[in-house]
Amino acid sequence: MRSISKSTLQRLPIYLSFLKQHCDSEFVSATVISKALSLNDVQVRKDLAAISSSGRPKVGYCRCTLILELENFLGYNDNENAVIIGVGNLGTALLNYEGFEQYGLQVIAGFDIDESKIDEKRKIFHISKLKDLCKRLNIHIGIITVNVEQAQLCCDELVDAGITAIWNFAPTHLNVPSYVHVQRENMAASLAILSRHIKDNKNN
Amino acid sequence: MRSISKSTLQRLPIYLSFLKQHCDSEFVSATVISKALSLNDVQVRKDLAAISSSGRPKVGYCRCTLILELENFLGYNDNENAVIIGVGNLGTALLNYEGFEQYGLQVIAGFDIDESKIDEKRKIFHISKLKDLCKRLNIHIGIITVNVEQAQLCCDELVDAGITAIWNFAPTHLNVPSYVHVQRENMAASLAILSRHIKDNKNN
DNA sequence: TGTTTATCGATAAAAAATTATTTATTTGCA
DNA sequence: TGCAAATAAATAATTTTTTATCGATAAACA
Repeated sequence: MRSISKSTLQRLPIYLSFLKQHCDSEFVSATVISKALSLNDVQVRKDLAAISSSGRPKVGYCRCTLILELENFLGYNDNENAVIIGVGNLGTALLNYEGFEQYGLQVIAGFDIDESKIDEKRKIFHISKLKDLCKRLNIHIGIITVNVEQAQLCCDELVDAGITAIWNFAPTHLNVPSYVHVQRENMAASLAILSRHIKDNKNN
Repeated sequence: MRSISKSTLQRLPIYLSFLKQHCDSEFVSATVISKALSLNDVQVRKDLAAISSSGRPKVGYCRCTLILELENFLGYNDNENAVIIGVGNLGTALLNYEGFEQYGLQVIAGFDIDESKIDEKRKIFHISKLKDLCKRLNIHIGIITVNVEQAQLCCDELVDAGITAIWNFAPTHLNVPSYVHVQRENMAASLAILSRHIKDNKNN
């Protein structure tokens, strides 16, 4: 069960959301899932084998059990706290967005350099308070929503504050110590893929 | 040059942002880029070969040329218009966010079912006006920021309105005709990877 | 009870992506 | 001019990921 591949890990939340939305049947087979999601059935089975052992021939997987196993594996049940650096447009949205809670992520504070943005009632603090708060509340996840120019600086602050996992919305590479994991939310890449599709459509 | 791989396509914006930030030298080699971004140098060279032919032995690539080639390839120079469905927290942020313009994406209108959210001055319209507007302005890209329950419905509306590329922020699978491309912004997956990293850290 | 069928799980094959190696080219310099 | 160094480009090897195949198992049903 050790070392699950990144591609598998990315598909697990998709399975989970499918299972939650299609609550009618008690048992679900990999075949059904794969068809609904336009994937290969062996792939689904393999992915699920990595986190579950409740599959039964001819029957499939017990939906409820599978949901629980997925949620546990994905950490939706053990709540993690996170902080955001950069309370601009995107940062504010993420700070107020309640959708992450269902994934076990609680964004508990935002930080910014800009004094005018600080509003402690709304949990927005000056960046000078970052380290103290992270240490005190034992926070491991930091979200970067500043611009490209400030991203590395903020990243260093986060690392200094004891953060070990960074969710980076700035379209840039970050240098971090090897024990820190950086997850790039690569919106530029998504856009690139989209616009490529449009272009290809036009040329064919 | 035909058929560039998805993984390559995802790395191109990273190269571009690196090149733009490090403007000092006239020429850049794949070796330099790979080291700065912690990638394999052959991989960088291969990726760049797909979109450029300006690499010269002993010299590298002309930075400016490469930037232009990347921008052109990624479509940053031909502006595309897009609409958003779902003007909640995230939708509003994206609607107001100006950062996408640099990627050639102009979000020109938001749509919602909720009458109370409609504010035509702020370019937020009722969903009933979607099709007309898309057809009139020849819009190809739609962004979905509604919740899971409504996502497929909105998706169908977009397809009906002539959209051929969908950027889906709802954590769910969408069924579309084969000519429509869906790009899932898989935040749940990112979170899964992050929280897995935290978990692994704790267990080791 | 035996047969059929759907499905899992394991193994094998194929395809794709990454990394290593070799070759050729260009520049700088003795 | 000739040699050394840096690097792109081509090719080969390796690894990873995806897809296909096959055997085993459990349920349904005659």
